[in-house]
Amino acid sequence: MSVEYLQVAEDEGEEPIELPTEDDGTLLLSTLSAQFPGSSGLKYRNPETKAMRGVRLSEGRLHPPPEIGWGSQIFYCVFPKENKRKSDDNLENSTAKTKRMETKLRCTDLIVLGLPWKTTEQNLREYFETFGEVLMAQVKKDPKTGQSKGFGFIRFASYESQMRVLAQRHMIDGRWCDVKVPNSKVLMARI
DNA sequence: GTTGAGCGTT
Repeated sequence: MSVEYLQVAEDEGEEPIELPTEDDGTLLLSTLSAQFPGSSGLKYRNPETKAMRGVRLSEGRLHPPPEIGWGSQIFYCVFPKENKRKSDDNLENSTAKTKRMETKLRCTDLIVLGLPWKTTEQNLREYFETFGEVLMAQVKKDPKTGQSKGFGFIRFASYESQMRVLAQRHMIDGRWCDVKVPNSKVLMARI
């Protein structure tokens, strides 16, 4: 059997990368984020209306547009809003803003709620590495049985990754999980 | 071998 590919670029004008689809014709979100860390979906330009169209995402799988399929056209990554401000970031020079960044840019441990019982620390790390360098990943377990308690903690090297992760929900091993700043760190993080 | 809101033995 032959694997089908579709062309994906980070944005218009960028070099596309060919990504393999699954047997059912869908593209796994994990395949997408492996090449484009933090990407949360796909869009493409409708040749008729010139407008951008979103690609359907369901259960971690991106579905080809019903009318045209993946075809040979180029699809573009969609990022959670924070990420889309490349130009803004170059404009900051005020000391006030810099000062504020210093206090906000510190990474904290993040709690991951709702993990499947089967998810291991290895799985957790692999999932979140698509967002950036992971310094720590742990799954809380029963010390005697080793059974997962269904939640864990992660820590990123960069605050940018942390913000992207906090901005969306996460499909991990088939379950939607929430990432939050843990209560024990909330006071510290909000100062 | 089960469960599904929550808050981390070191």
